[in-house]
Amino acid sequence: MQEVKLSRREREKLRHRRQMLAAALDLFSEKGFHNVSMHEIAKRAEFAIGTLYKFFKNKEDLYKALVFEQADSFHEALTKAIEEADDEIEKLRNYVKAKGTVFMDNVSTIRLYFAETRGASFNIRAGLDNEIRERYGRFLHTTLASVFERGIQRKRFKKIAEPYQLAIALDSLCNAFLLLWLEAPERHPYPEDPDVILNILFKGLTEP
Amino acid sequence: MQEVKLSRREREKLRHRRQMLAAALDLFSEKGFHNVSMHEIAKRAEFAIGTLYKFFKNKEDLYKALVFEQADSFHEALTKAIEEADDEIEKLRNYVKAKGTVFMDNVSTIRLYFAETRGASFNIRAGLDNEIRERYGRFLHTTLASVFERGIQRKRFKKIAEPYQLAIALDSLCNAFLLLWLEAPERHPYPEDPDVILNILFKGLTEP
Amino acid sequence: MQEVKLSRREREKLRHRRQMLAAALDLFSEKGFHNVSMHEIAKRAEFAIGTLYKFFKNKEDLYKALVFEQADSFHEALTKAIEEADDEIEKLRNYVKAKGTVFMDNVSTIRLYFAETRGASFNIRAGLDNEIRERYGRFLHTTLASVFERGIQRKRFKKIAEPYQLAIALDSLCNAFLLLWLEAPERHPYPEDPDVILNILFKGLTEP
Amino acid sequence: MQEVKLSRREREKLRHRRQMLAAALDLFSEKGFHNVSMHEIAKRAEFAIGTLYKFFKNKEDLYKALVFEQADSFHEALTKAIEEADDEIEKLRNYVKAKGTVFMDNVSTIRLYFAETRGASFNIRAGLDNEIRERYGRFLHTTLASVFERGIQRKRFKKIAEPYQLAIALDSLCNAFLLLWLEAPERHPYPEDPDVILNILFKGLTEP
DNA sequence: GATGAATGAGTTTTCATTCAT
DNA sequence: GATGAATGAAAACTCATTCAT
Repeated sequence: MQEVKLSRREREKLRHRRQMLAAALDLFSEKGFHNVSMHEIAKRAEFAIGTLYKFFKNKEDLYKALVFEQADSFHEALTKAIEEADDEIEKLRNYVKAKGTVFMDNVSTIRLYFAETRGASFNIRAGLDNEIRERYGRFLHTTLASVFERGIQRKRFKKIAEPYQLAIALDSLCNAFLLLWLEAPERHPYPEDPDVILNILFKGLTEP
Repeated sequence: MQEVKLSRREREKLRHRRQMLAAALDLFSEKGFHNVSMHEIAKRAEFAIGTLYKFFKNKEDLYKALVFEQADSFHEALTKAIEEADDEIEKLRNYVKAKGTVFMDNVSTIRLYFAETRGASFNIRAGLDNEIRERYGRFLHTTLASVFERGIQRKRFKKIAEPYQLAIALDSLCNAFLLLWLEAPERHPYPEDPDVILNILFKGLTEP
Repeated sequence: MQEVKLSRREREKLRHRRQMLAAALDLFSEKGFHNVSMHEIAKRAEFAIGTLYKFFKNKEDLYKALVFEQADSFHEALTKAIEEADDEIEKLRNYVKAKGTVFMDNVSTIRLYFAETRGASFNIRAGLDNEIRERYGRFLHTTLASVFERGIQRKRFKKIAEPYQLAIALDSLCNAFLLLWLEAPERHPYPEDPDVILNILFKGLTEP
Repeated sequence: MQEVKLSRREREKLRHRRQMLAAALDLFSEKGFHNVSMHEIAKRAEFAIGTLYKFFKNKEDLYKALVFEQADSFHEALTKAIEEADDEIEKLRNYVKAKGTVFMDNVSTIRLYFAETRGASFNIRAGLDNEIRERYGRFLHTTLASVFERGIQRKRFKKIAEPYQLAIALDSLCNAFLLLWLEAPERHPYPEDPDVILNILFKGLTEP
């Protein structure tokens, strides 16, 4: 964002930080937060343990940095996807596609959310650190829900449920498809055509 | 299941086992698997640590016993709900209701799936120990999906997606609502009327 | 004190505790609190590190147990010495003798107070954990000072200073002699005859 | 001492050195040698860690520089106090006063000797790094003890103990009063009139 | 001379697990 | 079967010190 000139020292520092985060992401997503030691991360990043602690004051801190940075970039991508179209239906299509892209391009991050779980979680929104969860909740509540809201106002959509509920529904639908893909990518490819997913919402199952 | 006569000894043993599992469930759901020590569980259950190890050969084992027993009972309840009705729509209504009941009556268990998570999980099906997950997958694939399949055959449902996809969709919809409830029970009550959820599938958002 | 019957288990436990404290005392007095690791203590006591932590919840705790137990026994010995005589002068003689005995019999403990010091300390009363110091302060203030007070009332002593000041003075006099002894036991033996020390107080330096 | 002309460079260097020592003194006296890190000292002195190491080759070295410089100045002040008077009694009075001044004006330094102590120390002379202690021992043995010796020779003092013992006695008496002051300055002010302390030596407690 | 990033040995502490009684 | 003392590997974290710039 800021177009600041950084000294070589500072640029190097930033690079090192990124290397550490990358190593941590790898390991966390592979084995889960509790099953990775700081020594392991340091080793994988090819730094001494003390250096790791110079960058992140403790393990928690490192984890948070990781999650927040990833969450920010996801958030941005999804918001942009919605904003890039005018038409409500097009916005939703963009959203479904962007969600797939972001998810599939960042499997490590995604796995990071799972790996630790001993047992399941129920939905993308559960289990996240509260702040992240809330942030995502607000995103659904505002950005995504308002697409449905405007669509209903403009009579493009029938009001079969509250806008927020529709947002939640669409999101969890995408997640469901993505998890199928995660388990068996070839057997359950994430649909190229967003309408495969959207039609579940758009078309009525039961009647005209 | 088996209506075997148990000796007093055996009945006591079973009671002790249950006490230990109950203590473990409490603690795990409160703090997550990794943040609970075997000593803690033993203490809460009012047994010596050695006794705990007489019943469960290690922590993993204890955890699995817990999860499998809970999963079995959930599974049974959901299957029964579907089997109890004849009509497909009624089956789905029963499913939505049963899912709510089971979830809300077993918050500890539910939380057990989350508590550990450092980071999110995306869906009830992810993050579960593989076996549990697979089992639940098979359940969706067979029991629930076949409701949709038969409905489509009998022209009660339009084929807006594959039966399995519809099963996944309905399930993730329920989960989404349940997670809202978990976060803020009064603000987001799980709908008494299952049609609030089902209509999102049943009615078309866009057209006749 | 308590004449409780202890089970063999309990007796063993107590013995182990004493062994650990003894090892710790040795090491602390040799090298100072900060220069001794818990592993070292465990090793010297021939227990595993975990066992050490079962007995003392952390290093601080271990140190305190050590200091308090030693302080208690010192305190008791000094009090008893004073109470054992009737005559004020005899009480003081007993005190000077007991102080020497206790000090010389517990050089480790004494050194424990020094070893850590990087730099000096000024007096037996300084540097002690506050509670210990206060306790010793009260002892001087009450038990020892009251010997002087009664002596003055009964005209055995001239009131050349406040009783408390005299108590402090006598105590620091003993300490001074004991430290000389500690440095070079043969060159500066602690006087057998307590009057060598007491006379510095008793007899006037300057005039009749 | 040496009245050498120093270049600006050298003067600056000396000033930096003093700043570092001052920061270290502050911190050590506050928290004790072992609880202060070199980074902390560098930060407080507003220098980089590397610069600190340019001045002092290690932590020990820094500590010693600190202690020796302080000790020298104390030593000098006390010696001067004694030399400034002719009369033996006056010399002792000066000593008692100077000791109080030096102590009370340099509480940080004093505390430096205590702060680290886990446990007590018995006397100003114990616990000091050996060299310092010896130096102070020599001072008591020569400078202060010789005042008593001459006093005895010149029949101003009765020989109630060896000169060295008297020196030790007076010193430890002063220390005792100073420690009372350190604990509770208002409750136990260090006597303005040195005779309050000296009389404990001068006047006989028991008889003419 | 000044800087501060990097190092890694060493410290405290936890906890799953074993086993003699 | 029940007990709980003992174990020790392994984790998180600190800090004195070095050295390239």
